[in-house]
Amino acid sequence: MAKLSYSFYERQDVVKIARELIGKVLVTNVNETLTSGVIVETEAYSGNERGCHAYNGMTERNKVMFDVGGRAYVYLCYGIHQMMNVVTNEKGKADAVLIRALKPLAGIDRMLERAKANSIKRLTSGPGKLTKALGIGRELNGQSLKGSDIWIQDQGINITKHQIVSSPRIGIDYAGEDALLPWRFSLKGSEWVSK
DNA sequence: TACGTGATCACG
DNA sequence: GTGATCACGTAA
Repeated sequence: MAKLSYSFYERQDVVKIARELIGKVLVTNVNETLTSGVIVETEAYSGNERGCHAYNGMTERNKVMFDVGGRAYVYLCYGIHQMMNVVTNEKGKADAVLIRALKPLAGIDRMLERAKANSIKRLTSGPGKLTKALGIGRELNGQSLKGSDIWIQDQGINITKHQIVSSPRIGIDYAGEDALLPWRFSLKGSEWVSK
């Protein structure tokens, strides 16, 4: 299966990309171990709305979001959890898609080990948990998604629009009315989504 | 519902 | 330098 191309990520419509990422496979190859999962939940963030880290301009943390699409934006949240985002749009346009939940696919034993868990149920059902299971840390911040450490590939399964549910994004009450935007997408009926 | 946890950011 | 804040997760 081929890695998604830069032309996929460089498009302008981050909301559309967030929807299209449902059903794709996120793969990491860290410490010579391949782990992956099917993306079942995402959220779109755009530089010109209050929910986005880049709303107030470029900083040391968010500068990767301003780069060209097709890179990983990984940051630490609440001092504990690493969050994995996909940078989209052209250089200078700070858009990104947060990966919120996966259905475990390859390297499940290693994922359980990393998360110190003994069941795959809820192993990757949240943005902070899936990064732990896949070994994603801030050392991957800024990495190309066409490289050999982390990428997204198509599994050849077509997800139709009516299989996807949209709702407001989680945990961004500070964003005022932008918190109401229905920019969270998930696979309908999936047992692998967060909470 | 409460709080751990530490980098980050907007102030001086 | 400093202090408030935070795109979560878990326990209770």
